[in-house]
Amino acid sequence: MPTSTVEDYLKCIHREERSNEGQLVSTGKIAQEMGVAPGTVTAMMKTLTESGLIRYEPYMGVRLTDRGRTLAAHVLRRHRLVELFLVQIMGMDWSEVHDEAEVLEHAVSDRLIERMDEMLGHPKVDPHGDPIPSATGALEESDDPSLLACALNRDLHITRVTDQRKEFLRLLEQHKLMPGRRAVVETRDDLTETVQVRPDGGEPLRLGFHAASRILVGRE
Amino acid sequence: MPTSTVEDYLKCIHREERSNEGQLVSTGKIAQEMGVAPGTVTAMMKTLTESGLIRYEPYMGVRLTDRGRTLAAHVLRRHRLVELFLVQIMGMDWSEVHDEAEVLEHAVSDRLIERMDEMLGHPKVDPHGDPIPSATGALEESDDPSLLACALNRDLHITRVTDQRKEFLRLLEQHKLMPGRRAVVETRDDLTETVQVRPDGGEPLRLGFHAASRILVGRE
DNA sequence: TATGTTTTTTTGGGTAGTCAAAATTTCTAT
DNA sequence: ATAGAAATTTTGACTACCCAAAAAAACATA
Repeated sequence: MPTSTVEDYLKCIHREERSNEGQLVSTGKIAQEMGVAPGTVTAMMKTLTESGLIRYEPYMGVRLTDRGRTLAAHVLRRHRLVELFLVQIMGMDWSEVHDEAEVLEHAVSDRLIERMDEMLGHPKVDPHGDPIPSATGALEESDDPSLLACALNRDLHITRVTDQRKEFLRLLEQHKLMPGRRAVVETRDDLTETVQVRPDGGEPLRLGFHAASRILVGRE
Repeated sequence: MPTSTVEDYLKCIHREERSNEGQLVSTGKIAQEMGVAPGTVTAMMKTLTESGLIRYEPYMGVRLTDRGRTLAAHVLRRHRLVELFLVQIMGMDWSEVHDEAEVLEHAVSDRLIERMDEMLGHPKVDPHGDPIPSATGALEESDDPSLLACALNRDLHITRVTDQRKEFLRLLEQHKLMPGRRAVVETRDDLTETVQVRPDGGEPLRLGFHAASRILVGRE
């Protein structure tokens, strides 16, 4: 049985692999993301390799094996179902559930997680719009454009926010800029590197390019 | 911040202290209850002493300090609220929630636990009738008699079952012998060391003295 | 009270995860 | 093409657990 530390490393590699288009993930990047020393990662990569969860080329980086990817997807499933459960059933705020789920994802049993899934009506996405992997570990990522990449002055609906910082999420909530809501990008300024967003029913907001790229939208 | 291992040791000492009428708890007993080697306990007792959670007399035994007792009570509160939550809100069976709570008690945040408490209407006891300590750590144990110690042929109501073995709990459920239900003890036989119990609406059942002593009742 | 049994503590050793700093490899630029 | 910078791995050491077995203390009984 994998430890919760192992599960965290797998989640991290999984995430970086995605934001990398399948390139190898460097140990340095993992160290940075996990907040540990580089040497710690090298050691861990060896044990993950021995467990058959990753493929590791020294000095090059790592990639998940099928087993590693499936395991990561299961952790992600637990994380995201817990997040949705906390918002939907427990009435918690979408800005506070990430940290809670970060711990609970290692503690809830399969029985309990499937009970939650049932109770929530087998949901497809969590409160941030992140897709929930199936019980078998299948995960379908959408390739929605972000507020940075979409057309101007079109009616958009927000599908996903890929940033878990509490303060950022609270700000978005205040501006009614959350998954399920609608908005229009009015301007994109390459000099100041900002976009001007007008949420449906919320105060307009100016976002830096990087922040804007973390809010994904689907056209109709 | 105490580790979950430390929390488990404190819970154990707390429990043994109670079943001991405040005597010192021996390291051997702790080893047996925790399922670890005796030397492991001795080592842990030293670190608990250094953290100010217990008082430790070598070769004599240990007792909780006030801080240790408060911490143990908080863990117990988390455990029991989680158990009740799993039964009441998640619809799980009272025989399966103990193991789940054993893990979750170390993972749920204070915020979440207070949310559960609210949702459940500030309950006083968990599904097994065990009292739930207050948020401040106060714990009031009842001194109800057991099926072994109570009068014969009196109408009783079950208040508590102090045995967490799944199979035992399932058996009691089948016989409708759970907290909140009624029953009568018809005979107590000192030769076979059994009592004959007739639950209200359930099949009669013959229990060994030890098993009977774990089912507590309140007279009207 | 002396001996043998039981209980407890000590000792030496193991795993998982971590860090700091030294050593090594790879990358980058001129 | 090679020096210097950057990234990575290695090494030695630490904490929190755990065990087995030796040593010590406490207890029980003849």
